[in-house]
Amino acid sequence: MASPKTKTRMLDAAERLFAAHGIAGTSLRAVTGEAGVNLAAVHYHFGTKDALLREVFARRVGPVNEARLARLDALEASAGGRPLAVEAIFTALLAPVIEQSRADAQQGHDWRRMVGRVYAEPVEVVEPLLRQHFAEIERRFTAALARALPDLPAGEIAARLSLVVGVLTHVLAGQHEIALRQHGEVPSDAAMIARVVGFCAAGFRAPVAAPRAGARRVQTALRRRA
Amino acid sequence: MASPKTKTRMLDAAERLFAAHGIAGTSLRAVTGEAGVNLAAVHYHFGTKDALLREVFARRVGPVNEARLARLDALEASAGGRPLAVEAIFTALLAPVIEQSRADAQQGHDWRRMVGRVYAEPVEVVEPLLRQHFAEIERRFTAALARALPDLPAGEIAARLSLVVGVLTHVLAGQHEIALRQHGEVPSDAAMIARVVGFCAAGFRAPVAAPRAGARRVQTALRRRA
DNA sequence: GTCTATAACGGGATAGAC
DNA sequence: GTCTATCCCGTTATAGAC
Repeated sequence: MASPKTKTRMLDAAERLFAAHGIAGTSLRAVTGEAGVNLAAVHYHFGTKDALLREVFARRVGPVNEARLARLDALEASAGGRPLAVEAIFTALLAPVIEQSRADAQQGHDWRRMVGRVYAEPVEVVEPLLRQHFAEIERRFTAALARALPDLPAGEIAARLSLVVGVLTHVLAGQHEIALRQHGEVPSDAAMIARVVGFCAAGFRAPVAAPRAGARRVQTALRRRA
Repeated sequence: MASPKTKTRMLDAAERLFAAHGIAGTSLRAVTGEAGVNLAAVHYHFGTKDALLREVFARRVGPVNEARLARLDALEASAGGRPLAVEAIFTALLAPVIEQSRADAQQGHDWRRMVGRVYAEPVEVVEPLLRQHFAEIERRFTAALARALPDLPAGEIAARLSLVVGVLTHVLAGQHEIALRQHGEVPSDAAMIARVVGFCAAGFRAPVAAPRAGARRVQTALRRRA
């Protein structure tokens, strides 16, 4: 256990380097160098760089998504068919990833930025990963939110959930913590979860916005200028 | 004007390729190839790849940020010292970038994803860009929000503004539109701005959240398991 | 200001010994 | 399962002709 297996060491190294320098910015030589293994080992264990990325991603996201669904299951079971509170739904969505990533980070496995960064990769890289891991999550949480907010149109729920994903990837990418540290704050897990949940729940409860009348004029003016 | 200058063509090509494949994933060969110019031209006009990125970024973000500040100036001038509405502040922050990027996108210049992607680049690349372009924006809009929401602690304003940045970069990166299109929706500029502004304003008005009592137990259990 | 040619190096991937 | 050695190509950057 003091010296993990070759494959694990490569996953750890790739996770760290992907987070720090991006996927394209990380060479397999850097991965094997950091893991202290030979360059050829990565091809033996994973085949290609892309397959390595898929394993790095699935190792962390898989368990987190199981925890999310288990938490939502438990909430719905104890609610006995009644709609859930929006805050409870978002806590089930956000808390597992933040708690688990923080716990792993304390052991040197900082995979939050890796996950956050994957969302910024080219679509051909991201889409297979997201389709595989998040289809069920999106389906279940959209349904729960629809029951919790019956007055919100289905399209609006999907649209706002996408904004929540934006908040979460930003937090995962570490940008939120950077901003906090610039103001001398280092929040606890619980405080950060509470803030993000409160922000997103309030955002979801906002009335459906109608475009302002003035917006069209501005847009037209811009089009003319360009 | 039918065939722009070499330098402009390279900026256009780099903008498109950075958006599609990321910074590290875009080679100077690809840029000059797409621009139809010689490989050496990029070094003549920009010197290094990093300088090219800085020019690509500044060309779009500079004017947008000027428009944001001008819009905030106009709001504050007409308010005569009284606090602004939160929605008006966020509209001044969000509308210029969405409107201007959409107008440019209709002419084939799709730089939204380029800007959104820059936020996911390694810190040593991003931080100089953000420091140069967003210090004034953050200062001015934080001050306006603090006057609009006098009961919100200063740290909370900074923290929530960082979440708004997360929403905006997600929208700019194009993820929000992808999610919408999966549900058959293609919103207008004005509708998207109204939705994002409404979401963020409601999130900002949320009561300051206190961590739930149960959160500590969960965190401790996770730490034990790991 | 734009070109060709090339330097100097790093990239992913693979073959085959051990 | 891990190693060495190597292939072949792409990378940024530069030198110097035009």
